[in-house]
Amino acid sequence: MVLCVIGPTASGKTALSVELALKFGGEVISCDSMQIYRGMDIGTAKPTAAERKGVPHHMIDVCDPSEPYSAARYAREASACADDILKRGRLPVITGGTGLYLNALLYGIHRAEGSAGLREDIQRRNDLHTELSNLDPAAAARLHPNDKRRIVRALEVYYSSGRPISEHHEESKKIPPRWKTLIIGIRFADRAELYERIERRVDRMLELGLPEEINALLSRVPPPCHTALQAIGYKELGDAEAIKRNTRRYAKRQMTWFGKMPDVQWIDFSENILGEASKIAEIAGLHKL
RNA sequence: GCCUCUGUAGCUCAGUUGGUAGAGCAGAGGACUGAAAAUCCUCGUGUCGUUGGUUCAAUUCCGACCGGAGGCA
Repeated sequence: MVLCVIGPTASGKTALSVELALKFGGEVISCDSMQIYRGMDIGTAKPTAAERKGVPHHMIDVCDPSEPYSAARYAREASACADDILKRGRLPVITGGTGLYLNALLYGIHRAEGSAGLREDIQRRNDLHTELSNLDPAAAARLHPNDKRRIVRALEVYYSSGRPISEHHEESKKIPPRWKTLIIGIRFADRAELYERIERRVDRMLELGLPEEINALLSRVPPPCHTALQAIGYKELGDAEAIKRNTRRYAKRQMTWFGKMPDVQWIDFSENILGEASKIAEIAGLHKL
């Protein structure tokens, strides 16, 4: 059995995960596409040593900001972590913020390597949607003509694997879930409350030295836009209002994604989410230490 | 006190040669299978400052009044 805590950014899932890990003998696996990167601590709200309370954390600081990362690589590495934790008789507690990564980890993802060179080549062409319609009508039908990112990806997969991406997707749907999973979701009855938490958190980040962290990052990673530099909190270059706005929108997208996940045990945010979450965990068969 | 400009969606402003109005931003909803904190899609009724007048019809023209900005005294 694997435990998973999901919720929008600033919902308190990190703290809840640590408490649940302490209670049920677990270790935390971060599922966050930006906490992956070393040197991005304040802006990604990585838990500090004190906040981790001695609980081992995995999948944080595993990649340099100059390197690319991917959902598939995440699924590979994080599932190895989870298996190892289980082998040692402990409970993996996955803290989910990045929906795509979480799906990849829990339900599997297709295997179709891309190639950066090929991608650049494709990006330079025109009428990509038409091109895809001819090669992979099923994929083209699902993608909006303006969604260049996904169209390029689909073409890239087609040319490098010799098969349409829609076939890869069909196959990956048949992959059985890796583990029996209990998913606990934090939601907000009052959206304004979440937004207030976001505001406060961004203000705190700026006080803690986010601008200095950004400068250090930029001087170390030259900006031919790497994934890491797309992170909210960094790309706005210290504009507090912009950071807050982007974070709110991000939180909304997370809520949309998580909202359609199946089998989530939802709890409303309150002072007592730990109590409620623990109750749910025990009912599901987990045992306190 | 006088003169000029101005008052239209939460904000910044278009516009209607008189037939009750539309962009950007903000906001809301959704999609998402190897870049995902990314990328993409959809959504605009508001006493057109208030009040009289002209008119079949006024947010649009005219007057008064009330806000705001600037200028002259």
